[in-house]
Amino acid sequence: MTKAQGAPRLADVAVAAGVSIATASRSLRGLSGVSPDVAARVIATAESLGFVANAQARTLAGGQTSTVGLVVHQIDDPYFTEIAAGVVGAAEEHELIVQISQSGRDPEHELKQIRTLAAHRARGIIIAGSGYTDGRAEATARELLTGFAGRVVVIGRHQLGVDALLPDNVAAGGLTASHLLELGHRRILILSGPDGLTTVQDRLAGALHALAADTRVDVAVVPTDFTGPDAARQLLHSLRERPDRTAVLALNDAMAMWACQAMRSAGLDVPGDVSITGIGDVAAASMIHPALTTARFPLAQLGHRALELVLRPAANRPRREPVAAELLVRGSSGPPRTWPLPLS
Amino acid sequence: MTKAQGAPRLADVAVAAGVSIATASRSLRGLSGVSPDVAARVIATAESLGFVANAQARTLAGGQTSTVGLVVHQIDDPYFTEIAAGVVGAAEEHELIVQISQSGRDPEHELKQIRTLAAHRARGIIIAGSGYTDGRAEATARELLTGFAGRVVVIGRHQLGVDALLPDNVAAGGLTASHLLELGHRRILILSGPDGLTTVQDRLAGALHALAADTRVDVAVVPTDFTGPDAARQLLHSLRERPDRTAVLALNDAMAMWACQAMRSAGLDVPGDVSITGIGDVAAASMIHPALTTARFPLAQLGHRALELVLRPAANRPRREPVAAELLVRGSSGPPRTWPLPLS
DNA sequence: AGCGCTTACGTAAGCGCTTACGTAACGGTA
DNA sequence: TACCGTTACGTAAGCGCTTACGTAAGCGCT
Repeated sequence: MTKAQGAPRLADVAVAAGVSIATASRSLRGLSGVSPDVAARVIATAESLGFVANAQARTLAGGQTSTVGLVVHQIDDPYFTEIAAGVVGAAEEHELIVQISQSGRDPEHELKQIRTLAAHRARGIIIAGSGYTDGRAEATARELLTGFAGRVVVIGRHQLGVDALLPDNVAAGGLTASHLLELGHRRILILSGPDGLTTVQDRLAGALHALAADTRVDVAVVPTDFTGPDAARQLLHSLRERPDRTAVLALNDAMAMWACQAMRSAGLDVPGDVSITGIGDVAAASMIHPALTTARFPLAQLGHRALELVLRPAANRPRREPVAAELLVRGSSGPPRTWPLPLS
Repeated sequence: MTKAQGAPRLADVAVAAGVSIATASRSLRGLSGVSPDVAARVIATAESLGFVANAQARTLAGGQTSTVGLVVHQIDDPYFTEIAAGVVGAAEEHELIVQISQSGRDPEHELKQIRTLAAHRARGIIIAGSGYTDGRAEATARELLTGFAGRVVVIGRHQLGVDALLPDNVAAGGLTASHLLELGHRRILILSGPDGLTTVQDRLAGALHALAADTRVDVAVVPTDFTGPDAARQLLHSLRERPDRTAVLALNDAMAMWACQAMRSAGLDVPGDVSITGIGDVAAASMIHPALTTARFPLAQLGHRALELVLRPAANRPRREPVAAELLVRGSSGPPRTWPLPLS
């Protein structure tokens, strides 16, 4: 034993197999230039010693990293969970391992996460959260990323000058809005989010634009923090002030689902008393009752594509791949009620 | 410029600040033995150069790794998502980054993931999936882990001889079973899972033991792959053969929720026609309608505790921290129906 | 002034790998 | 046989950090 304890090193394997560490390295990685029997011997020795190559050293010495970073706003938000599942699944196919971090929708915090990921010299970084309308944070991030050797892919509208998967948030907002319009709704409440997020901005713009098609439409935009609990709170509060609303257009599924739940607790029927729509189509959206009408994005596939994109060499110009939204009409939306809201 | 391109290195910072790399290193890490003004100068230079320390090199040189590995069965399973959220959240507090990988409930695959995590010299590894009853895989894993320098924590009953958080799965199964019994159900269908998983074994044992309290009870155990879609399929199929069932005890929430959904699609009422219970209390469980009666485990907190545990130095003997289950009676369970199942 | 102690640095030896380069042995060709 | 191209290795120079150790300067004390 060269070393009393600690994991066996390549040198230990080399000594045990009676070869140089160069030959050992080549054998273990299946490179040419080693006779088959020597290679086999080295591999057998390594196995018997329980040797596991130190990925850090390997990377430092010149190899590529085998990790990719993923930045999401919040992993327990099903929207990101499903994207993450797609990323991790695809990563597995490439023997890569995914490092996940949360930005908490805070540009500063996101910067810190990106910096950490960069410090780990990830092969690539996937930023799945929404972009920020605040140009300053994006500029800093952009600068940070230029010094980053790996590839970067964003999902959503960012100002980072990198490859992007662009969910058509404008269309998604438009689709649900038009749907409510067609059902006959005219007094609509929109559960929005922080206007610092491009996702919010785009979905809202799409919805408002679609609603502008009818001059009789009366829209109330209620800002929230983009999470379900806050949305439910805001909704109840807002409905008391404006009980004439017949439909709630939530800019994401989490808010829509909590809204359904809140309506039920308040003794209201969905869609009898109020129609509710979401955006995203997370898995749970079809499990609740009534099933949620929503504008679907193929979330897992989005993650999958992002990973593939991050592995592809950079193009001359940043790639921009649009991702279409698809309206799924389910149980949570129906014609507007003709009676006053029976709110206590 | 020492180097035409590539990220600036510590040496670059040192030169630019006019100090040795030792001083630079000490300054950047806030160690003592550096005069305040020199330290400040180094930090400023580093910032202006956009220097981000190479985590790989840092680790290799002697520092600790700043990553912990997390192995789950499937990240888009909300049970694991919530645990993962807990882990990631806690990790953030310690400036750690989490590497996630999926085992897909396959012992072999899990071994591979553990090996990879070990190769990355993670500070610690958290294994959140269920243990396997197959002793062979556990033995291999055990061996693998002994050669691992970091700490290991498992959530669930494993044979790995490491610190463990032990959700009381037996009690969880018992709680839901007793609940159904108290409601008056006697003909119960259990949606089980692969019996290779200790979690399944324990929950099932708990349920059966509780049900054995009443001799009139007639139990049908239906094996599934422990996922919702399969459970829904098996349930419908099974109900046709045994339409006398009045309650469905699912060994996890995902199956329970899909079961609710399946019942509704089949035109059945929950809990009017059939009562359904789950185990876990994932977030969505309270969002569906009727809200799911389930045995709760504090999932996010579980993840949080696991992370804290992995950071604590090893004890002489493996720690075993029990985690209690708590029955949450909600809308999905009620008294048994008195009419025949109106199944087409 | 001389002693020892502390403080603030610099020097250099690794950490465990990869890989460019060097070299010896071998086979085939002229 | 002399020469050259392969093949199969070994040697050693890093990769970008951390840190043990060495050293010079500054301080208070006798």
